[in-house]
Amino acid sequence: MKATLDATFSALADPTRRAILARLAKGEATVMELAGPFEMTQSAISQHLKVLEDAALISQRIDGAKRPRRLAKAGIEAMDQWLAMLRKGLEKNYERLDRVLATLNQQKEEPQ
Amino acid sequence: MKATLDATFSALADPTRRAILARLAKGEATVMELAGPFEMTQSAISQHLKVLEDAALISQRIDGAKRPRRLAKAGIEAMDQWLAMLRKGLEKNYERLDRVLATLNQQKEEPQ
DNA sequence: TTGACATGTAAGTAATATCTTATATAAGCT
DNA sequence: AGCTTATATAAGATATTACTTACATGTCAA
Repeated sequence: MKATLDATFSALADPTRRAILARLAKGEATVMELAGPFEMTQSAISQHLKVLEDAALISQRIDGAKRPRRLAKAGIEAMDQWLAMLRKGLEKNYERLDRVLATLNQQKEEPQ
Repeated sequence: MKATLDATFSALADPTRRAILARLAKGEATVMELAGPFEMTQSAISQHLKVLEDAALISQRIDGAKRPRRLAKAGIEAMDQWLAMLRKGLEKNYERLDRVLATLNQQKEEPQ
């Protein structure tokens, strides 16, 4: 139940799983529908879906024998929150770089 | 040189590497400074840094014998761009859900 | 120049991830 | 009930990852 950042990021590290999510971004889909575009077995897709669910990136509902999947908020939000910290660090570092460049330019404009 | 989404997301899947990035969000740091908080060897940290650099999440500059690392924009931007697609899908799905709920409520208000 | 620091790389190992095939379960159809 | 569809799960093969130790390289300072 407790999806970790480890689980969430490593779920996204696989191209098959990202393709599945891209498909689900267009709307919910069953396992067979999700498996369609791939050359691997339904078993493999089911295993990928388990990884995505453990990462809180998708959820399922029950519709007879079908288990349509859809995107889930929790995983995406957890990542976004963590990434916000990185973006902030990036900006801060670029501000510092800007100050350094400003200083260098000033030195150029006042040669010797 | 071409950092892939695979590389970027799987770089973030490791808690040591996320801790390194969190440290770098505060400003650049050398390998030894980055290794400090961890119980693993400097060798392991160097290997983690290589993974982060291949993922375009950090870059280095040369300062004598030191190679201070800092956050890099490319990797973060690549992820953000991909995640934007997911977020959009999520919103769309929630709008649909809202419509469904609205319909259900209407049915409740007009029973039988 | 010699030794201590800062870092990178190679080789090996143990754990984990991603598949496959085979099988189980449950729902839906006739 | 029996067959088909939709899905999950177990077991096993193989590839990849995250470490370790050992060593190589380059820089600095006495």
